[in-house]
Amino acid sequence: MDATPPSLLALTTYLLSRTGKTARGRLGARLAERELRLWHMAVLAALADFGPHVQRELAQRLAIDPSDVVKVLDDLARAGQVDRTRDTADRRRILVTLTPAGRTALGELDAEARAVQDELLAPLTAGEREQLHGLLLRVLAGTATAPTVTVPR
Amino acid sequence: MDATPPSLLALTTYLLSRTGKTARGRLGARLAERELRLWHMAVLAALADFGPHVQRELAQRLAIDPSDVVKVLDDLARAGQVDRTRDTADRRRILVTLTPAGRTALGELDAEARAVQDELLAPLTAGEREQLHGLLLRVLAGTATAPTVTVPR
DNA sequence: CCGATGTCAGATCCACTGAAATGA
DNA sequence: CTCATTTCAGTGTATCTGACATCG
Repeated sequence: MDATPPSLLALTTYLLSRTGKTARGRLGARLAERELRLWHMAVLAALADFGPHVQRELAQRLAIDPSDVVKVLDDLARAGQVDRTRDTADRRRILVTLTPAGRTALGELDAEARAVQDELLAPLTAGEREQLHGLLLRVLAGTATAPTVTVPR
Repeated sequence: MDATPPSLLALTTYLLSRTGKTARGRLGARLAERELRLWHMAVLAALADFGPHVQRELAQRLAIDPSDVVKVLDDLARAGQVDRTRDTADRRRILVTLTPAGRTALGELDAEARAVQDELLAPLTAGEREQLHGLLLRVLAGTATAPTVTVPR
């Protein structure tokens, strides 16, 4: 009585959407225990990988609205995981840098993410997980350039 | 400047979440042109695949809140895509059946979903798409039985 | 131009009502 | 037969989130 309709299971679109949702949900639940959300982790990751950013760059890189970056940074700054310092060259700009505490936190979040991943991908062998990862990477790479189907109105 | 942080791309969890979100978003945009949302399609699919349902069964099958089923059915009934008839044996229950118009509509929605799919999976060969589909199916099957990490409090 | 504040719409969730069935 | 309990559809609401719009 609780089986999913086969005509939905036949759609890869549906499977992506559905598994993505549970992935998001489970990781989100773990992060919530630390009073964080997914965007916090994304911002920390961007800073760790690419060094200090101006806020606008963060927004662009993560495809998130600039106004929402503000709130995320507010939280992270309050937790001492990022520093907001005026750029000495261009004093309009605010440089966001990762603190050591932030780097530590990111490491823990990453471990959480991997734990969720092991749980979620349990049905797959190691080789299959790599396969899946590679396929998804290519799909994601395609979305960047894909025609954005902007609907009129 | 708009490259995604590698430490996120290394997480299959992230890729799933991200690609799932765009899949959901694109299909949602198409359905919106028809004044429908994803749940409408899911309900139609359930009725097409399994025949008439009592509303409560629909809620259980689709893992959706019963009160939200009501709203979805209101829309579908107004569009003449489902019929609601009271069960003569148990007058509390309402049997929901798919109308021919509903079946036609579902076919069109399915075509939309496949169009989105072709667009999204464009980077992959036909064989790879099948691979991806199979892997996702198994992951999804695992989530049903997976330990629900219910957090205390 | 950039950062910040506030507002809006959509989705999910939860509590509640009234009708109808069930069982003591 | 009556009364309490349960189940169902439906309503309304609280909350949270992401997207936007406007201000400094």
